[in-house]
Amino acid sequence: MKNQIVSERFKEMATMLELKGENPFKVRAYNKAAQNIESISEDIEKVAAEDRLTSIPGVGKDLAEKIKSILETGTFKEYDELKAQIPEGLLKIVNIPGVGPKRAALIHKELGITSEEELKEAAQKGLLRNLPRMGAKTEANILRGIEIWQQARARKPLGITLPIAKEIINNIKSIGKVHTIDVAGSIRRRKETNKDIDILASAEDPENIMKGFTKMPMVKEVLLCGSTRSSIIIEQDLQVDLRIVPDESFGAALQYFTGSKNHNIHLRTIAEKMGLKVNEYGVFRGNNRIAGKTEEEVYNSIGLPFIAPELREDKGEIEAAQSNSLPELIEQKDIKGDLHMHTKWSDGANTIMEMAETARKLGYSYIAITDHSQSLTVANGLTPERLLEQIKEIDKINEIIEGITILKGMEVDILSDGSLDMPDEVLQKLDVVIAAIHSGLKQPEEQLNARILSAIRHPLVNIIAHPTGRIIGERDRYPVDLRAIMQEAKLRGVAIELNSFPNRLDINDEGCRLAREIGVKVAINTDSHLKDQLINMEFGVATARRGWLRAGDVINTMPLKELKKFLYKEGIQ
DNA sequence: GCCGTTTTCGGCCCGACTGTTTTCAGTCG
Repeated sequence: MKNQIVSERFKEMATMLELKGENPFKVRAYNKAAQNIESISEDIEKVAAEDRLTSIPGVGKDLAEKIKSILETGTFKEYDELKAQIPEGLLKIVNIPGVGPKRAALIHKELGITSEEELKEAAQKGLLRNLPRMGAKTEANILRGIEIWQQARARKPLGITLPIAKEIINNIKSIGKVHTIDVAGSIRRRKETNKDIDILASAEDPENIMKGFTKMPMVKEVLLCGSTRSSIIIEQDLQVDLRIVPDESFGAALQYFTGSKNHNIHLRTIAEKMGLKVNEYGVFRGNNRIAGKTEEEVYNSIGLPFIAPELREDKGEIEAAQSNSLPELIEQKDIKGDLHMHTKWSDGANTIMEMAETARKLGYSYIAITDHSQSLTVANGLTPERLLEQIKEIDKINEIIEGITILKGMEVDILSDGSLDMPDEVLQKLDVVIAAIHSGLKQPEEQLNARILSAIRHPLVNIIAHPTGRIIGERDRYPVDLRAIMQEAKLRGVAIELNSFPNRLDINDEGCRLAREIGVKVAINTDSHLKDQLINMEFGVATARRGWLRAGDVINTMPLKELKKFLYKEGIQ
């Protein structure tokens, strides 16, 4: 997959054009294309080979040619030309908070600075304050910007940011009378990683709330503090923005600050054609506010139904809203069980009983116990003999436990030759067989594909676990052909897992859209190793929603009876 | 550089905050 490489080139191109003071819309064109190329689930080389590059939104004739050039040579002419003119270090300093293209260019021109280190040194020596329209404060801000940038280079997973956001909202509520408060930004859209935390509120006494907000115990630094907007850095090195707006504008502001940027641009373009203006205070016809108190109002006022935040990426949701064909998205309450979890029998921390009781409290009617198989020695994987013992124990627990059914399962390894790490006659005694790759991750694409495909064709396999193997911020996905895997899985009555572990989310949102397109069923599982991780289902459901999935696309929304029909492959040859 | 229910040219979202300035440029989201 060279999607990332193409995307990087275009992003860098955009930055260089910005530094040259080029047409900002050209800059945006490159950035938008980069973003879309990064997020499509298909291999860009395949799209190029099939001459479908211009079907990617934001890619026209010109960029299509440039993509081909990147795929063949790793670069393209205009990129090389600009690259030759612009010092490498300049590209780095332009990303530092407080330094934009104008200042980067000025700093470079006047002081000859070409790197982050040189900039830091110059700021420490007080050389920046003498430049036009810059002073001691700007200089200090840039110095601070370098620090922030070094710390926060990595986006943080939703599994970290969402709980913090919830905690901060509770804190703010305790400061004074808050009318309405909600998280906005990429967290509200449930994007898998977030750069910062955006919170929006309306309140009795905004000044007081703002003051309290900047004085919370977790605050490490106050970046700015106004009556409508404040920004802080918290202990976890995350930036948190709080905005306070009037009640009558809350919906408009929530819509605006939830984004995404591309979704909002598209929305405003539609509004403009209707003679309306949309900003964070409302929807206006001339000076008349015609909507703004709720998000529903805002969408309705421009002729659209409410669009769920998870869909707001300008990837077809606005068109779907216009034609009244938005999907009825899956919700947490649709989930009837969790089909992937571990216990003390392998590398989990809790007993079968503890897992079952926690799941029952979550309102589930079934779970599957799916410990590892023997080849995964590091995880204390089960031999056939131990699995048979575990089966007996589950039978016993099922007899005494009430209100929940425990399905017998295993997360069985797909070995290097594509065979399963457990004899068929033992697997046959199980209700759920999950097949997964945990070894030989460095094998070439063809071999990995072949292993997974052969597991899918095994008549006893029900689910393929974490199909791409990526771990956010640690390990790239392995180069498997997700489309081919899904097509085969659909044919064989096998489900594809959406692993809800916050640093996995595998398949991801784009994978979900592909699954929906192909029509393969998805299993949203937590892969819990502790009973406390069962609540991670929230992240899987959120990702499924971002991937346009409905309850009917997901097997663990089925009642047990129906699920069993799926697991026993009734009607599949 | 893209794009089209104002279509092949001329648009492309818009306001807050800061720091510098004496009316606004730069950055950010």
